[in-house]
Amino acid sequence: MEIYTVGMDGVDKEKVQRIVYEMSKGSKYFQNEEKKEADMKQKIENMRARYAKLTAADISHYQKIADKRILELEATRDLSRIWLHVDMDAFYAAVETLSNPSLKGKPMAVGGMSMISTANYEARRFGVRAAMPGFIARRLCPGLILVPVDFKKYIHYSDLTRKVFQNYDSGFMATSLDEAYLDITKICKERAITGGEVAEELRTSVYEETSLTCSAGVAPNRLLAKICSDINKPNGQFVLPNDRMAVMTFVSSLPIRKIGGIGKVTEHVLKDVFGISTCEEMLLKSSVLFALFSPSSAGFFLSVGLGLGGTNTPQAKLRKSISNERTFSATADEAFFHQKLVDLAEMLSADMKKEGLYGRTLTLKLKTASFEIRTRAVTLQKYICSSEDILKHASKLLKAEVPVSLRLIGLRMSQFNEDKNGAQSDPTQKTISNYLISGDACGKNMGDNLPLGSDASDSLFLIDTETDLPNENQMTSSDYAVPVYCNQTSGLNDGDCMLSYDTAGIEPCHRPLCNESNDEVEDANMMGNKLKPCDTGASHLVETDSFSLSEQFEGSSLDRLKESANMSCNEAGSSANRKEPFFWVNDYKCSLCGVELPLSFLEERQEHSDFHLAERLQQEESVDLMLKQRFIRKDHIVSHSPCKKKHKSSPTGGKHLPIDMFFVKTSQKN
DNA sequence: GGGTGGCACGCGC
DNA sequence: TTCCAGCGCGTGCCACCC
Repeated sequence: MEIYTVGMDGVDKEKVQRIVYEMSKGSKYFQNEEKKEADMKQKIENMRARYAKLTAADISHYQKIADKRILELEATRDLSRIWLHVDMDAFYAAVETLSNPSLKGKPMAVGGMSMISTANYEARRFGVRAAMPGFIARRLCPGLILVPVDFKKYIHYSDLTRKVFQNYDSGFMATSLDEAYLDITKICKERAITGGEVAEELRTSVYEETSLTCSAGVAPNRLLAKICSDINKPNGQFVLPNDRMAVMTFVSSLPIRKIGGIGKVTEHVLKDVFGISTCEEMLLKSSVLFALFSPSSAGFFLSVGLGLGGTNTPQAKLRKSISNERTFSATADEAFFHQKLVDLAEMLSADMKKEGLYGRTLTLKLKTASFEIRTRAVTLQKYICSSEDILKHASKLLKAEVPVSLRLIGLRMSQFNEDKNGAQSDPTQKTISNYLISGDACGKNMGDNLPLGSDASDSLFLIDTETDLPNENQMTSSDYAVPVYCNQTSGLNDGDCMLSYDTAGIEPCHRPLCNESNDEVEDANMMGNKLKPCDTGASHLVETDSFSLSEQFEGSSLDRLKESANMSCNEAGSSANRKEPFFWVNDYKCSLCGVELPLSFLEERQEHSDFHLAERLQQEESVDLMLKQRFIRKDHIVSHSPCKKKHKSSPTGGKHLPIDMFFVKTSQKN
């Protein structure tokens, strides 16, 4: 989403602030905000005290460290790439206006009385913005029309935009429904056109496809491209040339708050303690930043001052946690809490099952009636995913907190089996995806104690050494995972695609469902190795004695993965004796049983494919043992792509099987 | 005393 | 009338172990 101040030019900010203050003051929310502010002031004071204690010798010492780091960072500057950040204008609101043209020109917001997701530009003129409660928005703008959120619509339009993005960068990174990064270096070169021309053309194409406008930023890296896309919003673009001087001039006066990762607290600390307001001042105060922040935080600040940002296509990471939380009217009713826990445990369990996840750390999140956030966690010996197990442990955690008046309960699961390269503490537990990608299903590793999980899952995406093969030095196990913001929306027949969802359940992602149907690959893709959508460059700061900060652009080598996926299809197709393929005929009819499920029935389709998969696994289990003995032949294991993280117990020395080996074995098995 | 993992919390959107 | 979300990740403290 665009920064909420966009479109608020001309707003009577004083009036807005006064109204928001009048409506909030005295409330528990307001009291909690005051408390948070007091905490922040205390932290600022602590930082000031530490700053005051620095001697000239300290400063001199840290200046040397900072100077060295600046040189190192400067050496990493890459001006060879052209990145484009595209951001749809007031996306949800614009989509709602498309489906209901009578809203055009009227102040409206998407959301409810408790919270607004997006406001159109007419509403923004009244000071209405995203993340504002609807009741305050109504006070600011009495004629405000509130439209409930309808994600299906937004997903549909998001998908249309992504088909356009695909034409410019097959490996584009979607960071949310309405934002994406594209590496347009190649297309600029191939067509001998400028980044600005690409942006212009892309925006026109998006409009033609969707009737929606978007804004774009073009720059040598993603951090700058995102800032640029915000400059001429709405329906505009800004190009920052790939030139060091241009970059340095651009960042010299750039307010630090514009940087992804520098939020309200960091901004205050940097301003109030060090007088840093612009990115350039980061460089001027580099010694104190190194003296008082952690090396990673200080390094980040310096990179910001130098206008550096991500230039490579980031590699995919596996999801780290999954959670559900619900807000309700504050209550101390323990029976109500229990029912909430039951609901949340079921939701969490269902989400985990969809993704084939087992976790061992369960975190209970509570928000008290006074808006205080508490988290309580437990790490278990076993990996769990059933709602019963989750509920059992969540109840124990909650029991230690009552009596308490709460307004929110949440459950989060982390420490997944995949995190340990598939080393499960309880090997009797299997996810379907683990089953598929482990030796149990593919015929490899059986009887050789190779852990379940990543090794085999990686093999699904390994590609031949003669292509752009990920190697030991480049990739870790997680790098092989299929990116959730996958871009394979266009160029595929509907019948060849299947929708799946990202971690939040809102990121659609077409995956190729090969005509020859490598169903194992498809289903494994669907249920395992799902990723979070790439963060928008947000970094996180935690202040204790020091801050720390790190850039966390995440993404994937989509091109490579796509090639890999395509190759999987081909390999699968060439394998003899394959089982009957599973796919959606004409995009709505199951090829196996004929049940009709339209594309929009996403969850139902997911469950349906799970059903067929489970059915198949059941059949296969009966012959599993025989197959294990038949297909484990160590002399067949040839490593084409060693993995960075080696499994000591693996007879392959932690090396992955090449993808063709995987399919050969699978086909033999059948 | 150093290394490691668990936990609580900050942060961004 | 309504009265401030939901989700995910990173960081660092601290207890525990060797």
